[in-house]
Amino acid sequence: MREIGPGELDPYQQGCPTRRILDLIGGRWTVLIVGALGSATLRFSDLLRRVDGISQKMLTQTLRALERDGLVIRTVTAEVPVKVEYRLSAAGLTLTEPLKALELWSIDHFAGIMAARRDHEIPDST
Amino acid sequence: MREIGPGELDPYQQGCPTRRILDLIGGRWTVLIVGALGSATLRFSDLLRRVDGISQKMLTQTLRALERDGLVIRTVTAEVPVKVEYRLSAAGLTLTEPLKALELWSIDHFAGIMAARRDHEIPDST
DNA sequence: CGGAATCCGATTGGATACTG
DNA sequence: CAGTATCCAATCGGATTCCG
Repeated sequence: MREIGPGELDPYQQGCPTRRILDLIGGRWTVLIVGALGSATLRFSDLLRRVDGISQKMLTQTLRALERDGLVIRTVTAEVPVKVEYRLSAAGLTLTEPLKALELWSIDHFAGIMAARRDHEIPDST
Repeated sequence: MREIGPGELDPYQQGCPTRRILDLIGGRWTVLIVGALGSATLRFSDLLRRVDGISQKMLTQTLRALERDGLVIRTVTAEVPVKVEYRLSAAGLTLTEPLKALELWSIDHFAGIMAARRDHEIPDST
């Protein structure tokens, strides 16, 4: 994939908004983390538990990216054991709507897709 | 990532519909291909041109996956140079709606995100 | 508690060459 | 035209260890 400069912005191809946002939420974890946060405020360890299967590395990495892009707000409270909380920003909160639509679609079409996948090729039915 | 059997379906964790669908449309190309197709019928070479930057390998691979899952229909016409056309199935067509919502969100928030990313750390302002 | 750092296997995906 | 096949570099991402 070509590198695209900061000021550059192709008409409607490589560097179009959709493409760049797709790179942002492209990871398997981003969407799940945003969904887990919703309108709640969660600690690092909470997220680690709620987003089942994520490693601490990926959680950190994804949260950092979301924070950098202004979708997640990180708050550190300097207590004895450090307390770090994450919540969606106003912008991040707006993202939950289209994602919710996608989630509903997934639930609606899950069975159909799995059926299509199963039927796609019955290895050998003589 | 653990493997999940066909009949298995965790309550709301690893194997939930959203998770599996995310794996499906997770690739950077799936969404773009579905968007390129829309309600149109396109040939392989058309798609190769419209989805800017995709390699022929990834186009084939992604189309195969979409076909397997019943979202895309592949039609072969045995002419002298073979003609292969792709279009969205009824199910595939329903996917364009939530994706469109996501696209609108991207356009709306693109500038803001890029700004946040830029401001996130001014390397050194003395 | 909330990470950072390192190691390293698995997967992704482009480039290229060949085929019916 | 519409692929298939192979090679290989880069990235992803889990496991583990260490730190303030």
